[in-house]
Amino acid sequence: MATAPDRLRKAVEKLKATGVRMTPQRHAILEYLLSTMSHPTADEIYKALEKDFPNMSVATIYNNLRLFKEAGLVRELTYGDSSSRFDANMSDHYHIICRRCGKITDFEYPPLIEVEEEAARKTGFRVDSHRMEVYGLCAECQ
Amino acid sequence: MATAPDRLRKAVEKLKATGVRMTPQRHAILEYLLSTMSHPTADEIYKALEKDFPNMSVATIYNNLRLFKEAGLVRELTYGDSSSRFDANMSDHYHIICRRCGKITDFEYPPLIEVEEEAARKTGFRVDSHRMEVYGLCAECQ
DNA sequence: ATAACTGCAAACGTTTTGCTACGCA
DNA sequence: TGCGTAGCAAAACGTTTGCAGTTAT
Repeated sequence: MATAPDRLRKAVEKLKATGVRMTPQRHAILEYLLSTMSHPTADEIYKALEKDFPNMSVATIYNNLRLFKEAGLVRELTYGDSSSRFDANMSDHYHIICRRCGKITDFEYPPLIEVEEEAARKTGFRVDSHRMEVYGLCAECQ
Repeated sequence: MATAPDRLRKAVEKLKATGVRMTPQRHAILEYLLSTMSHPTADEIYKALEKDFPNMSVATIYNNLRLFKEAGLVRELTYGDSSSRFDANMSDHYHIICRRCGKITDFEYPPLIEVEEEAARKTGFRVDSHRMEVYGLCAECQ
């Protein structure tokens, strides 16, 4: 398991390799995403970094999130609720979401390759990925 | 396999049992949802029914979709794209989505019960459901 | 008759865009 | 120094809401 600073350094390298520049704001957003397990929304990132960057605009958050997504550093999670969440944990894992408090918890499970294969067989698609989430009530909300 | 008019009749019954009234607009929206495999957005439903109901408002579409959802007649699909899609096929099935043209195709696969069980075991959640989609390129887009 | 519904327009929250000034490389 | 980027505000977008008039039961 790589340490947090280690993952940050690798992410910065990967970003720079795509030709983008490192700005303090960009660095802070990336660092925050890599440090948290909370799958924050754009607005939550905005609020979390407000004290360090009182002048940062939401547009900067969104611009950078798009950039990170394109670089393969974060995943966008679109659940039923109003806003997207962002996950910088790119390892194979799935999410379980509490219907009551909205908490998102990671859990490990072997990738569902056989579902992808069966879907490809039945539909004629060329499959590249899948997504799965489980819903329920977390321990506190039961 | 039930016929389309048959499913419509059953759906109307189920709705009426919840105490709502049947209006021509409501009936048309429901009929359209049950007749198509295309998982339409609210706006697509709006456009499809425009010729029959030139004065129908989008609010009516949204009101009814919420009602249908609460009655368990349709499912709301929230993928990454900007707007929700609605699926009146309530049988156990999963979706495969084309990254290029956005087409959504149903495919059957045994429900992933064991994933739910494992998630519950690992996280302490009480699980009630899950959601899964496969992504790729459809036969035409490859 | 009356409670539920439609249509309309305005409001809402999230995300995107156009632009100017700034600052990293 | 030059191009990419941040900040700002306005716009865009899908969706929800409040209300007045209409309609199914």
